[in-house]
Amino acid sequence: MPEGHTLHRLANELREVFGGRVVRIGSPQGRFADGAAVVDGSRVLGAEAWGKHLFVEFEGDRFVHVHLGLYGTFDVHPAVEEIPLPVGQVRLRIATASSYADLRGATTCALVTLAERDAVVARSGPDPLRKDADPDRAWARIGRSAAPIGTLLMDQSVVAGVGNVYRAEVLFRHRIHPLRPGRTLRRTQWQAMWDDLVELMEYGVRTGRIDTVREEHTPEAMGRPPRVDDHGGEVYVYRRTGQPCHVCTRPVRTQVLGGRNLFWCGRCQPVFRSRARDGRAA
DNA sequence: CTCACATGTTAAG
DNA sequence: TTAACCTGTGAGC
Repeated sequence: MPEGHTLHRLANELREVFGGRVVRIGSPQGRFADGAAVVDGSRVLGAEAWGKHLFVEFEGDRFVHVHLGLYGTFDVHPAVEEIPLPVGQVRLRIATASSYADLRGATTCALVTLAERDAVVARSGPDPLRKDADPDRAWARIGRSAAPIGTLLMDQSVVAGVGNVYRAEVLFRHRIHPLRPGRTLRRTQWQAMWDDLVELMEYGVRTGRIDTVREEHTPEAMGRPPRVDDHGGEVYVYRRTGQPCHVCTRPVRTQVLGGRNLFWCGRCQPVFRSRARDGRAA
């Protein structure tokens, strides 16, 4: 689940359910027992996300820093009849008399100070989901980097919150080959990708889904069966290896890059050709 | 049932 | 570059 939209959605939910309230904090599993004891019984002031990092703020300049990693889940249950006993490995539980939220499988769950939170924020690139984000900060890195744009998009110090799905999909939508060096992009191309990311990710926050296909490529418009897997969203290339491209019918391609699966369409995202003497594909 | 794999990151080699 | 971490899902037997 967890790309940036998941964390922002979660921050909104936690703020709504627990903001301003005095809460019980526990770690049934035990691995966050020390931190939980410190903030147990104090008031939640807010919750905010920066990229894939989530911070729940408590009175007294204390923050619970959460990073879901690949498998983490943070399930919020507002207005339940009764608070149930924890099931499985619950690292962190936030609870009032009528609502609770359980964190499982996270890579990070730690009590931090304001300074530590600021340090996390400082090493993050601009986040398309934050209104104050400056895409030029990302361009300053992308525009002079020889690294593939597919690598740069996943680098959280370049852009914060983009994961493997948004990477694959935004590159497809802009017809850019993932291995193309960052510095060969035009600034206007980056700006267009950024604007698109803002739109796609804001949709993700609203719906909890990643849907990236344009109206003319929806299952209804194309008369094709909808995608059925655990992600649910309608996408162009992510995890569609070998299946026909929704635009050109060519089989979707894949390759491992930096330990992550890359997906693209060989026809819709042609290999970038540099103007170097040897004329080889970059 | 077991197994591979996953929307992520860090640290070791 | 690789393993390690933590959990859920789906495929296959």
